[in-house]
Amino acid sequence: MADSPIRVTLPDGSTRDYAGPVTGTTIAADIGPGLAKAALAIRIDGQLVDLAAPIAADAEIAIVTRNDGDDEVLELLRHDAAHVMAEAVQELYPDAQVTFGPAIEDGFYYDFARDEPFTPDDLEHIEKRMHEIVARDEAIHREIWDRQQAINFFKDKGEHYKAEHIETLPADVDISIYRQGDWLDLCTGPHLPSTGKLGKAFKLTKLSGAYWRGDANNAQLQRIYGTCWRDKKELNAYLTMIEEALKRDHRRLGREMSLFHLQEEAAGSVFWHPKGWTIYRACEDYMRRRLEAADYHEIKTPQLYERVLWERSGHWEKFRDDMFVLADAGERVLGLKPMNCPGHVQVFRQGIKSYRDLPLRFAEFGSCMRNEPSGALHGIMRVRSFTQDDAHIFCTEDQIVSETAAFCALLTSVYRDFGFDDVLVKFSDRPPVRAGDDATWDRAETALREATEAAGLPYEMNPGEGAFYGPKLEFVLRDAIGRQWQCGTLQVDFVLPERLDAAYVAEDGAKHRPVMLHRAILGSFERFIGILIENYAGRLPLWLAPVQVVVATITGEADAYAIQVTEKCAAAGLRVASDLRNEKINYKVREHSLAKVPVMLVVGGREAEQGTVALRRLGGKAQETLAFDEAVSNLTREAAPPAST
RNA sequence: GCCGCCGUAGCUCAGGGGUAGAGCACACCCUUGGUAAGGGUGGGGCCGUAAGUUCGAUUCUUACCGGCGGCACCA
Repeated sequence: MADSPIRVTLPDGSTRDYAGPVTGTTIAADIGPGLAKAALAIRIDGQLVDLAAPIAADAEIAIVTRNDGDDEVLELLRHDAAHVMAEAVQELYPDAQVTFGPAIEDGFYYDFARDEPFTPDDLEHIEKRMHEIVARDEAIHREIWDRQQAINFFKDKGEHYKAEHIETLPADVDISIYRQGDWLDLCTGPHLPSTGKLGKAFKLTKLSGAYWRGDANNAQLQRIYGTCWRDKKELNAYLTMIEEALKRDHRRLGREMSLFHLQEEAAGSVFWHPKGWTIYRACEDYMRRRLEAADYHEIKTPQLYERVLWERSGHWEKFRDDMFVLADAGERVLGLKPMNCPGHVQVFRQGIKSYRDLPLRFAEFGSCMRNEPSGALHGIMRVRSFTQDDAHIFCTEDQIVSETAAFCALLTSVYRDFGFDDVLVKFSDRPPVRAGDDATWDRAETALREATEAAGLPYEMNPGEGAFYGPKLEFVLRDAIGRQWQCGTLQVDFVLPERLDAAYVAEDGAKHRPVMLHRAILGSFERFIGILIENYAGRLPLWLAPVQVVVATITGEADAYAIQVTEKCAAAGLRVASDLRNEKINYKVREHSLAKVPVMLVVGGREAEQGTVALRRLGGKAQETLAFDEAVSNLTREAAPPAST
């Protein structure tokens, strides 16, 4: 049977005809030796596959080279880097078993099973061997194996994880094996034509533990992370970016700007210093204003509750291990609150509530304690005692939609005031372990979905990630360097009002259960302030800056005048400090710049004489000379927090 | 919690079986200087905690505590 002719269409619209099945390798060679050399893979009807994959029918194709801008090329390179790393590891450490090794954002990793731990020195050896494997330019081939043959092969080799993996693959998938040199791995591909095409722009970055199949009950593997790019320039840009991110680390800035500290006797709790606490209060004051304007009622509920309450709410069963529990002098067992909702229900339950009271919104800057696992602690971002900008909205089922829409509007407006314009919403539906029956979950999920759509925010699904009592929305913001932070949340809860017996009298005169909406915008103040610090690299906007203005003198002659200016600023409500030290102005400018003070008012003999100030902005080169009254009133206006009028 | 690494002055870090060093910061003195480091002098450490090995431990071993990077967790 003769092959039927094949026509391929190139991205520029031109076509090429072949007598029979053909591969990207051939086509690239036909087009030119330069392309043949640069070709990494081929896109056939939009799908990225091996260059050597047969084209058996007419198709639109594109030969893919490393300079094609799209992310799939990077993914291809990174996945290959993972394979080259695995080959290097197994050459150097034959006792290491391979498991999984995917491309990830910015790089790749590979998980190995090996009794002996890898050391940082090992990374250097592995990286060196990787470069050798690239230099060997081993051809990479794809093979389809018989399933049982593959299982036996890997078992014989002592590669138990691979064998187990194949056994769990669906029966209808091809068992594709990629071979490079003497090494091979089970993989779906696609891959480069040879290891030489990987290039040199990769680097192994870190070593860590990881569980087999991501489950903490399974064996722990050793993961090696690396980064990989198209070329050295991109690699260096990435490494520079990492250094920059390190510089804006809130833990470092918190110390340098003396905002807060942490110490081991209080692991997981923050010691706020005056400057840090000023930021905190600015956030809290702002939130209080926003909540009041949105018809929330602020309350304060206890820290300690008896065990029975946690049993009734369901927290005892699910979160007891993560709670701080203590015994009082008698028989009672008390738990420090890990969340505020049971307390809010107690407030709701006082007196008889009518449908006319709904929606009733209780807000609390609630201090919570959770015994987070030691490995989870991270600066002030993940701590054991923290304060949520928490609120619970008690409403009817009919009110879910309007309350959700109002909340979404409030949240986006708050984020914008803090400088975050980019918000992503994730919709998390029922988790495998949950309270409440399926019919209730159906109702809650339907209501929330409707509400989300009504709010008009784009959202994506996050299946199985809901809270144990209800579905939730998670609000993710994007910071100045593109990182995503989940801060806000809105959770629909039909369960807790039932468990804690919250009720209102409806129009029909009968008692009904309210729905509870749990919601937070910032999440926790501690974490949110950490995010703010990193987002702004410490250079907070004027309204949040702990010290907004420093009045610095050039000579001692200006001291009296500087004090006058400082007092005027303070009287206008600005957070101001004066620097009358016997230091040169260069020194003062440098020091306050490093302290990230947004505005300096420099005064010398001239200014004192003329009643002016030289206003200098953080990071700015020029100064502006203004009458000091004018400077103060301008700054006062500029420093006003959003929504403060 | 798990794996790996780390813990020396306020900070960043060097050192190394015989009880320690640098830079910055700090204090004092000189300098009154016009927008990112003026000069000099000086003080400062139970080398994370506890046990073990040793004539002797900050250095080697072990355990614990804490930190860092991940993993797992995140109501």
